[in-house]
Amino acid sequence: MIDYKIQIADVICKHISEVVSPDDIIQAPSPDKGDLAFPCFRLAKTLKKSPAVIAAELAEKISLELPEFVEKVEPLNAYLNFFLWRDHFAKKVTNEIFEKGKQYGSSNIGEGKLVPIDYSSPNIAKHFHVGHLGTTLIGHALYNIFNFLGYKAIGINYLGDWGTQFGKMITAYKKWGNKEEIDRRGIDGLTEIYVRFHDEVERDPGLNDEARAWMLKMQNQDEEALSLWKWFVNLSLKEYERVYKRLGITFESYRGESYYNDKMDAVVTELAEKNLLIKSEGAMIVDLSEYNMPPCLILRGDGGTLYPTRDIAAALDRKKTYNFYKSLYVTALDQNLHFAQWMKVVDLMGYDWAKDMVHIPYGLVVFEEGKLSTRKGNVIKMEDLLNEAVAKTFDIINEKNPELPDKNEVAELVGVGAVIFNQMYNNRIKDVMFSWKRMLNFDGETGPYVQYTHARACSVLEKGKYKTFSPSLLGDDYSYEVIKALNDFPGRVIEAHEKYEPFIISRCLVAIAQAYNKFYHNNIILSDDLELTSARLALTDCVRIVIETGLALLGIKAPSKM
RNA sequence: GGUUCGGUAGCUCAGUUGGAUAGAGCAACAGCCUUCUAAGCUGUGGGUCUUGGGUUCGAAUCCCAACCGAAUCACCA
Repeated sequence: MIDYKIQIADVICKHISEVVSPDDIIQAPSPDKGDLAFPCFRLAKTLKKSPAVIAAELAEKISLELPEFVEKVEPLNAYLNFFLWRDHFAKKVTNEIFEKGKQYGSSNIGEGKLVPIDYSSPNIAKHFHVGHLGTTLIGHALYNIFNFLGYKAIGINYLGDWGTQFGKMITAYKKWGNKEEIDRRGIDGLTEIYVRFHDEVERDPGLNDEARAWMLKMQNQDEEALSLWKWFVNLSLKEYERVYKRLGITFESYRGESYYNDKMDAVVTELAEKNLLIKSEGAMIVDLSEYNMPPCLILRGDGGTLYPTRDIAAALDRKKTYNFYKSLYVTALDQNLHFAQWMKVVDLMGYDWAKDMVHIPYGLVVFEEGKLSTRKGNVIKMEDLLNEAVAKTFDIINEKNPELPDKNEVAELVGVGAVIFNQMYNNRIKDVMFSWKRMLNFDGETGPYVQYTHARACSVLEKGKYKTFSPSLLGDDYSYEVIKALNDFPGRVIEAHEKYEPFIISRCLVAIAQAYNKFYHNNIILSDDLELTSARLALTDCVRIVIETGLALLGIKAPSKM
């Protein structure tokens, strides 16, 4: 649409002294007012005429030299309404879709630019639960979107694989653990002894000393401590990998917190050399009062390092490894201050690329009962959530389409797709109240609705064949709405990447599905009229292609039957 | 208290960067399957866009103030 706006703006410019930019051309609010419009209010002052008069005069002047894609221009009050030639538009859009196929909407604007994206990052020895939905799914969608636009995205899973909880875990294991049982039960087994540790430590505070001792051993490369730690990590990764596989997610890097363990001294030294480090209340900090922020803690009173120290080390490492164009961090909104602080410190260290690091916050998953806590054991595991969604889908298939082949595979794709779509249906910043009812509702603006539309399109395409078609037969209102929705897609992909908002693509797909379902309901596709059938099949094919492409960007598969 | 984020229909949310009559979905009610997949389509009801100022031809959108809610603010990550 932007190329249309440019040409229309040019034509208007020829007849007035004012500059009219493509941004001044707006979308018409309803079909009876055409497709594009130009409001003339702004010109009233300089031309000293009423906007309505300007609109009328302009309409007359430019009606003789309209671009080829415009059928007519009509003044209405202060607006200049442009009506596009529907067949011209239909031809343009369908041509582009068939030419680019599943690459429709892609581009090379990011060519040669590396963009590491930090997402998912679960804490070892804890379940992968619904709290990880946001970072994992949004991060992965951004990863897909950036790659689609020519960037080289790099998925980084910054595992929480180091810290005091491992001292506790080892202590608990040595006291109450059983190797075979934990091997068998995985994170469930680990969680159990971890919870027990927290129970028992209230009666026996000495346990904390033991935990600290084990942590110290880990830091000193003690063989037993490290092998237990490694065991915990591998056990945890097994569960994570199962989830990632179902979600279709892979990472280029698993450099977790432990990787930076021996790289933090250098950061502390550098901060000291650059005179940024000061001692305060026993700890070493970087003062940020000048920037209206609390100080950034670098070293604890006992010399231990902290989260910001590690993040700075990781940032330096990523710049060195990837020489990134941008570096994205998809983490919860409640970490805003933390990211603002340590990124400011990197800036103060004199690295001008600090501005290229972007924190991408998202709202929390909240429950009626309150916050999640691994320790209290009131988490909803990702695997349970996915299983529940798949089971529900399976029931629906049995009810609606019992003869469907590969029911299990389809239920998996649709159930998982529902969860993914649900997470990315709204603006990231909103908190999401977790509700089984909403999560498992497959009617209306949901993943299954979009997938269903795709399956419908596939089904029609299986029954009817076409070779060539005439776009001029797609001039009816229902077809035209579909064409407009399809035309919107490439711009929405760009917008999603600019705003780091995958939901923009979700909404666009829903709009396409709605338009197509109306088209489907009101137009008979397969008829005796071969010309018309071909045109409608071609449009159906376009819808199939774009939905499949869009869902893929979100990380959702589109089955051809469901 | 400071900072950040939010406040639009009963609920969950969009609102194209300031344009025409503020839109969807869910829930409720009423219709549509001997037609290509009814996970669909159609209709009805539902609004002081938190409040009050300001900016201007024009504000849900921009500015200021207030109110309400969430998160965060020194050795956790």
